[in-house]
Amino acid sequence: MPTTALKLQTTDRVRGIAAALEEEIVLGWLMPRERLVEEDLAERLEVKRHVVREALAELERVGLIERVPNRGAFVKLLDPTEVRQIYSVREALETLAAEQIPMPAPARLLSQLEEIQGAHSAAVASGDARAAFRANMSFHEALFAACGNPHLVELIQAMAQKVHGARSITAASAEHLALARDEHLGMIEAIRAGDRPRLVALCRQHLGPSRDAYIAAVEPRFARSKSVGG
Amino acid sequence: MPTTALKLQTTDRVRGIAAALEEEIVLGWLMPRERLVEEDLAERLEVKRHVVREALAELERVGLIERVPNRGAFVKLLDPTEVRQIYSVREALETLAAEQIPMPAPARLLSQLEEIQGAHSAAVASGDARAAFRANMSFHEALFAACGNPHLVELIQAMAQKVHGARSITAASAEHLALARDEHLGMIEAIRAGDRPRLVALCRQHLGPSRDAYIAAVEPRFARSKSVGG
DNA sequence: GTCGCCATGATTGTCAACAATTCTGTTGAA
DNA sequence: TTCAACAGAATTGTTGACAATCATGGCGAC
Repeated sequence: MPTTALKLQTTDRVRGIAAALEEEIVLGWLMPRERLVEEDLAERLEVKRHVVREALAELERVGLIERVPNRGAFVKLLDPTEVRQIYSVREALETLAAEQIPMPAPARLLSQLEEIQGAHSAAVASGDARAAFRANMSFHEALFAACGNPHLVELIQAMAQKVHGARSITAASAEHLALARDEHLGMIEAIRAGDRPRLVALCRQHLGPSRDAYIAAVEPRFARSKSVGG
Repeated sequence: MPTTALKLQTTDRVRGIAAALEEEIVLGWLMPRERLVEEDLAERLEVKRHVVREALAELERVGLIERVPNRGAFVKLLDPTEVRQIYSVREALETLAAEQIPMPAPARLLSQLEEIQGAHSAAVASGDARAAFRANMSFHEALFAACGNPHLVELIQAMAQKVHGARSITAASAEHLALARDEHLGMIEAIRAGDRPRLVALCRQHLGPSRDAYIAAVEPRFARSKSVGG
């Protein structure tokens, strides 16, 4: 039996590797267009190549990377049009979910959100981007799970995942993290006050910054490449 | 070089196998709870086991089958609660898409839908369940693609896929197929007339029958198993 | 007669070697 | 100098064998 990690089931290991790669993409360690070489990843993540292979297949299905036959996998570079479309769908889905959250909300939900947000705020304060990312994910999952429809939640998460590749810009930015924290706190307050319109408005607002930051950063590059002929 | 089929890229082959299995599930050849043995499938579909493995992973992701480690894959049996939740999300998504279809619709769209519906009607008339299923898929894809947001379309298709396992009841029923045909024709008419409310209403209506048929067929079984203790 | 334990078989999970493909750098000629 | 062809390296795709795991059925103990 290994000392540090106990043996996981294969499916879980694949999920774990996929999640690890996803984090590296979100945090900007793996940049768009960067090539993902199976054997290198296998060595770095201390796992066999075929496990990496499966993880890459999963990330491809999710839409975070692209794979071309016999040429390998690349972190997908999202073009602004795509990002806009995805965010438009996210807005619809998250609004839909927010409108179904029971009001007044059960005390259980509030305390759960507060606990998660405590972790998030701490991560933001200490500048731990990875911890902030994870806490952020937990927050949204817990929030939307309250809508009562797990399949809707799944969709929301899937769409969020799709633009993870576009989040490296904001994921490590102190200002954006602080803004996200404040908006989370606002959502908790809105739920506590039973103010659904405010909650919905906050959810919608919450999506804007990372979308706009990415588009602002990438749009000119795309506009140029399009006119030049890429 | 093989005589019948030329060599495909691996990714396409996986997709093909997954699609084939999906059809078999929809058409009721593979029943819920039925076990899917990798080696058997590999032999039957004339591919190597590891291709089947990837296809199963894809179907698991989509939600059509379940896999438990070291025990294999099973066709997922959807419980009525789940089906209701999925259909509720489908209704929201398809309504959203239908509301974004440009009106008046381009002539291109109408002729495309009419062509597809021609194939669908023919399949219904001749009782070819498989062809009807395929034409039905095409129809909805073409219809919702007109909303202009490919990511929304993808979501709609994903949710439709999730309940494919619940469709074997209606997929081969002459009455249901005829009803679907008539509703499709109604949608085309609504689009031609530029009558958006009618189109939206028809889309919503269109979801009902297969959901209700499945729930009616399965609900008592679940109610019993729940009270007995499953 | 029933319960629990172990041997056996069926199936999934893991692996490393091999084959096929694409990329890179070099050479030689126009 | 530029271009094309070629050889070699790097990387992905494929395969069959092997190991680990779980269900099944028989055997003995109580």
